[in-house]
Amino acid sequence: MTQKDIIVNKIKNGLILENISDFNAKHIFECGQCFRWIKEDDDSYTGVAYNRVINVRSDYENKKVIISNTDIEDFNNIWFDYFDLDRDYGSIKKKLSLDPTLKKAIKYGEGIRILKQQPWEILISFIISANNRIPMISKSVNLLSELYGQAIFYNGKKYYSFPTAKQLCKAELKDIERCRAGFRCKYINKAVNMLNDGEINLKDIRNMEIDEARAELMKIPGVGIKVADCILLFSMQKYDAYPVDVWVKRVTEYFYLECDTKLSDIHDFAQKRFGNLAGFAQEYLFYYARELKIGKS
DNA sequence: CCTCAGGGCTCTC
DNA sequence: GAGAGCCCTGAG
Repeated sequence: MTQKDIIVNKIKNGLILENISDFNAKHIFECGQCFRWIKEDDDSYTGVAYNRVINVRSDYENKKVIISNTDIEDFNNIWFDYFDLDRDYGSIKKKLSLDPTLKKAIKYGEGIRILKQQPWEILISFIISANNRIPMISKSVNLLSELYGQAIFYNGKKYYSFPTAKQLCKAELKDIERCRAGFRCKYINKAVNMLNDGEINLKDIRNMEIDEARAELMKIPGVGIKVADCILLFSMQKYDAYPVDVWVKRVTEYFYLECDTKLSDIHDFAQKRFGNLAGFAQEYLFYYARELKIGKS
């Protein structure tokens, strides 16, 4: 199960991973793929995933990661996959670095890994993300969890699991509106009902080819091409997806194309240039563009 | 194909 | 204290 070169050792209330490459907590949790990880004063990150709360601290130079509030069993069953530890990011970065722009972007976000998150949570989170800001998205996702998820205690603090579709189907539209997601609440409500009615099955979608999967996801209200691509990339392992948000549009146009390029042309370009690594390229570019505010006049 | 409204909140003027 | 804009979608 565990990748050969990573050494896993037990410590008090957690694990220490040694000889681990391409893992930087800041890069992973702040590259826009997740909304439930909070930076602590000591630069570690605490987050909720798979009904658990863990704290993650990374030391990139010394190739070490400390995961607190977990054990070997959960590491093997959950976190190894969640952090995509079986993947050789070194070789991905090497291939993408042949492109000089990507080389710069990768230097900036060298410790990014694409988390394998749960499709249901990602679907709702990215419906909320439409025309919204990251702090607001986090706020709404946390409110939904507080209102309909389950409490989990860690270090004297209360956290909440992301509610299941069953837990959320008890909520009516006016209840969902309490998460302050505005006009997106009606989409969440509809999505919940479609899943509970079996009109949409995320497991089936995950097993489809990317184009069919995307078309299926876009049947859900509030899911357009960008949100669908985020769901495909962040929770369904479709690594050729290239979600184009304002930042990726800006950065792609700035380095490779001209202003006001059509969305379909940006997708075509990404497919040609990055192929089945498009999703990884997108993350490095997004992080780079947003941190340095590239392309923003 | 194009344009525009749309929660709520924050940043800018 | 108004106005723009936000990891965008859907209606026209």
